[in-house]
Amino acid sequence: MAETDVDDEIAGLLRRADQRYTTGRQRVVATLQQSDRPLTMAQILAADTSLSQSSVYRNLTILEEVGAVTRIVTGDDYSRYELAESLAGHHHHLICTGCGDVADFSLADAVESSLDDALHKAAANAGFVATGHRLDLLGTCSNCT
Amino acid sequence: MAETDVDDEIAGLLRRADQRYTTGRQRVVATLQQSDRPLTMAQILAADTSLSQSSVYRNLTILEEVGAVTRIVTGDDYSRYELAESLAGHHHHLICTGCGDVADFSLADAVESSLDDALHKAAANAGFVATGHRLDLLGTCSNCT
DNA sequence: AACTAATTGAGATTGAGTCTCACTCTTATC
DNA sequence: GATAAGAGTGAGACTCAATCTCAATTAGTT
Repeated sequence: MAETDVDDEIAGLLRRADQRYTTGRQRVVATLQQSDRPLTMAQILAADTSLSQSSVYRNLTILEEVGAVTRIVTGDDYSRYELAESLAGHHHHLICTGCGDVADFSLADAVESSLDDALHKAAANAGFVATGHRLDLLGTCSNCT
Repeated sequence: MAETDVDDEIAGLLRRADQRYTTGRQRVVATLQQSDRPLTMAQILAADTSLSQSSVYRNLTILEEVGAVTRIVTGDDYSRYELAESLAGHHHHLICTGCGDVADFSLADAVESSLDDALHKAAANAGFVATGHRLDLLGTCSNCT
């Protein structure tokens, strides 16, 4: 999705929730958009020093509520944030157990859809209403080998 | 795996790491073993009131280091702990986005192995050495519907 | 039994994330 | 284009899961 389309889409998501697309929120979105991987709070603040921590946390929460941003919790000490799948496309995460870094990757459509089938069956079995899945590959990145 | 076998296995894992299988550690393991789902610290302490928080945290860390226990971070406020896959078998988690509860489930072997193939290829592409994967199904449990 | 080292537990500490509140910026109204 | 009403901001206080400290206890060794 082109950068301006993402912006329009997010503007709409916010408007529908009676929220404004303020400069601060645009800057957070732009920072996430310019990255090829999920970012920690420290990384967002470092990438745009005009932002203040409490506002970024607040705005990320709002952006998550309206479906524009996803929070990723990997198990190291920091949450990470990225644009939601509806904007960035469905993908998964490579998580380095050495340094905690996270990179994106995708699976072949065939694998993805057979997985989806299997998951829906499993969910139904357990009396769950499935809304999505989360697949992470754990390993060691080239820096940490 | 039978309960006593798991105990023996864990005793061996600890011994190899020059750690003792103390009564406190045995009680933590027993508590995890008696549950059909990962437990939070609060749940562990409630299930066995003879345990003290700081020791349980410390022992879970050691048990995780020797490969007997896995820590699960779902995104709600609490970490959860369960026996490692080598002891409890490979499985996945149903995570309720309403109440945060976590249940276990398994996939058909065929799905699991085609997934494994695809993941190893994706890892190689990214210069990652894959050590495992983590697949969670997100949804709403029957209590929260 | 005495010695040595590992483990325990109660409480102190840490720090990512949340909350507060006075101030600033938007938007709407006249 | 002033003014009022409400939304958003930012600096710092606060929360609480998780970690650390250290004196007391327990287990292994000679």
